[in-house]
Amino acid sequence: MKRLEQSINIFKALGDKTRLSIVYSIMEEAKSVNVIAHEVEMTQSAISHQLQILKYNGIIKSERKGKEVYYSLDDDHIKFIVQTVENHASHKIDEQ
Amino acid sequence: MKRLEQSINIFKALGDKTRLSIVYSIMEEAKSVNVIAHEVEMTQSAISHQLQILKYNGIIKSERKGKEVYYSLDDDHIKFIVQTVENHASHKIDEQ
DNA sequence: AATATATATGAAGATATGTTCATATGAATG
DNA sequence: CATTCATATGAACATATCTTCATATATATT
Repeated sequence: MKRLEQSINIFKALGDKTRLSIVYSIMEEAKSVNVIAHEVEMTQSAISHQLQILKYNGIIKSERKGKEVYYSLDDDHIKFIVQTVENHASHKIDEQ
Repeated sequence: MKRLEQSINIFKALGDKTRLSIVYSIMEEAKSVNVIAHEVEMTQSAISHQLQILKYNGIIKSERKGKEVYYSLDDDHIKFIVQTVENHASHKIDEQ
């Protein structure tokens, strides 16, 4: 896969309300699917579908612990990317 | 608009092949619509539509010079964001 | 082994998004 | 002021995306 396409996939993966909310939810600590679903206020199924997309695109990773599967950010780059965009968003809002 | 939504809009705006190609095309210098369309190899109409989306979301700005309209990045944050994601994409590719 | 709990997944429907086509608008020039 | 060049825009179509619903899979417990 080309780097442009890889970048597009990262932007696309984070450019959705449910998925970006998931990322914020697990930014500091790994959480199980049901916990995420409760925090983000979406159904378990919807969250699970979006978790697969995030995982497939290298944004998050998963680890099973007994009955539960814990999801967390794939690495700290993701956190940095999200925070960088958030900073820019803040600037734009403050300009108004 | 909330900051989460503003962030989503930035990610969404950059998560498209045509739009991210446009951003790369005008990363170093402002360019007219036709020049961009030629470089990105898309029709003038398609490019113009996507330029409006990028502008509406605060990614780029425009300046008319005679008959032509020149587009450039809104500010250096955008370049930094794109490069940060590109770096992460590179890491992921190199891991494989 | 049967049951309960947690998560994943396929299909379908609804909505969003991107491109094309035709045409409109705006600016320069003869 | 009519024409040309550059850009913008609306409508329509095709495709992509997201959620829901039903159900499958996986693990733990009794």
